[in-house]
Amino acid sequence: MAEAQLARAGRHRDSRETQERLLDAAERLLAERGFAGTSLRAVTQAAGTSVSAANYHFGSKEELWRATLARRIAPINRRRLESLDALEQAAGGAPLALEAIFEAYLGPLFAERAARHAVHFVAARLYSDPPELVSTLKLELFGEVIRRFLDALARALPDRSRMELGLRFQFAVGCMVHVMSGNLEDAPLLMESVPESAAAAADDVLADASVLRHMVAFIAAGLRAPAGDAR
Amino acid sequence: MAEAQLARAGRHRDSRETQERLLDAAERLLAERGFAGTSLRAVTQAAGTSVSAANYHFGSKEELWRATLARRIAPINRRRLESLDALEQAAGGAPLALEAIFEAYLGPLFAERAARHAVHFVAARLYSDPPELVSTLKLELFGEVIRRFLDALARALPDRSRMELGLRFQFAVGCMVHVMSGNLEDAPLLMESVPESAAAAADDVLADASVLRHMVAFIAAGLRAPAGDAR
DNA sequence: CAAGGATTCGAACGTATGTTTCGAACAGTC
DNA sequence: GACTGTTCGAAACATACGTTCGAATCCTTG
Repeated sequence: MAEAQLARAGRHRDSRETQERLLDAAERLLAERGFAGTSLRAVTQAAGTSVSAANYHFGSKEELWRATLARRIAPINRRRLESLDALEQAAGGAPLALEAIFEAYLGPLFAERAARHAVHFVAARLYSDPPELVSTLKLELFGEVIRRFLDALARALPDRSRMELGLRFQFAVGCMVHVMSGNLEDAPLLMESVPESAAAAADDVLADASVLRHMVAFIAAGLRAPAGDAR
Repeated sequence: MAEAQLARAGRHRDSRETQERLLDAAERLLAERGFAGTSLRAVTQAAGTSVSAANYHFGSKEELWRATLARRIAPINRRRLESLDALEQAAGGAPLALEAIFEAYLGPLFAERAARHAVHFVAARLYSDPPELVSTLKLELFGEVIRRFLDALARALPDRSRMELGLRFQFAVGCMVHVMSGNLEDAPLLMESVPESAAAAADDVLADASVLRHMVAFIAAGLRAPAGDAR
């Protein structure tokens, strides 16, 4: 029981590697089928290990789910805050451009998407799996991020009420989640009416960079738009 | 087997009523927990009937799920198309305002939301439950709606490519789905920083009519925004 | 009233689930 | 080389699942 500088003493094969194989498999399967739709056995089988290994490392299916989400989302939110910090530093107190704010917010997530991690699918589950599973996790992971970005928005649009900004920010989150959930994949199916340039144009417009560019423009313009009175 | 003018011949209690109690219960539960997270027994218990009754009327859990979705979504999409027809009739070939197009698209759904039906939650499941369950249903229910509304958008914004419009339309769908999934309910939790006018302003901004107004403005402006070049 | 179909329930079937238990394989320390 | 603690596979457990079956109840039709 001597002072091991790393907290992994004896082990069978490699505890760390097993955990990550489990998290990888869980990430993929949870993304496709959600929490209730994914059995622990499916995960452990895909990870090439056993049910007891999963419960040994994570204690329960629910904790495995939480660990899967937190592993990917925490670094993304860290990068978001770093980008925002850098922007505010450079601006020296001046309000930021909406486009810059949302590039800081969306960029890290799109980077993961481009890296072909299933994180974006999984993150989308934050908004579709039962609340008792994810609501505390949501606040825990996103509380500071939302506060900081709302502050930045409030400085950029000083004439809007905080509640209004919060509402519109949720619209932006909706765009993001929807796209990250893979709903662009069947979009081409719905537009069979342009035969000539179909496939080429689709790949062009639906490339990661293009989607990000369009989304930033869409959201920024949407936030700037005046409320529009009831007719 | 004589010609009964209504197609309900012999029955135990009331076949139609049992079916609708089942659909009501399924709507509520599927909205909260999704397909995999909702057991047939939970549905039939909430409906005050038995598992076999459900399978008698719908054949399987999956068919019950589909019937639940179709019952509410089909009329909504009918109303959407009627509104669009009326607008185009009135315009007589001239392009429509983006705001009008999206009021036609979002209005019927918000009306259901105001009527406290869980349809919006359920509809959101179209985008979170496994594709093999819903993809054919999605095309079947939404194919014509998407085509017609994309046509209207193409006339309103003739300088945009069809694929670009399709992408941005998906952004709009994302806003809608996210809000309809109930994600505005925990929005106030994330904005604890305005103590004085908190509750009152929240109720005000988050009222159905207000959300619809903001969403229409947001989406219309987002669609109008130029793509923005990569920097 | 008898026959037959429609509708419902309770029970049973086989399978799959999350969790627990037991023990073996292994690494590190004396 | 025994002892200790970590890791994890095989099996068992109780429960829950979707589906099926048969009997019971009701209504309509002859």
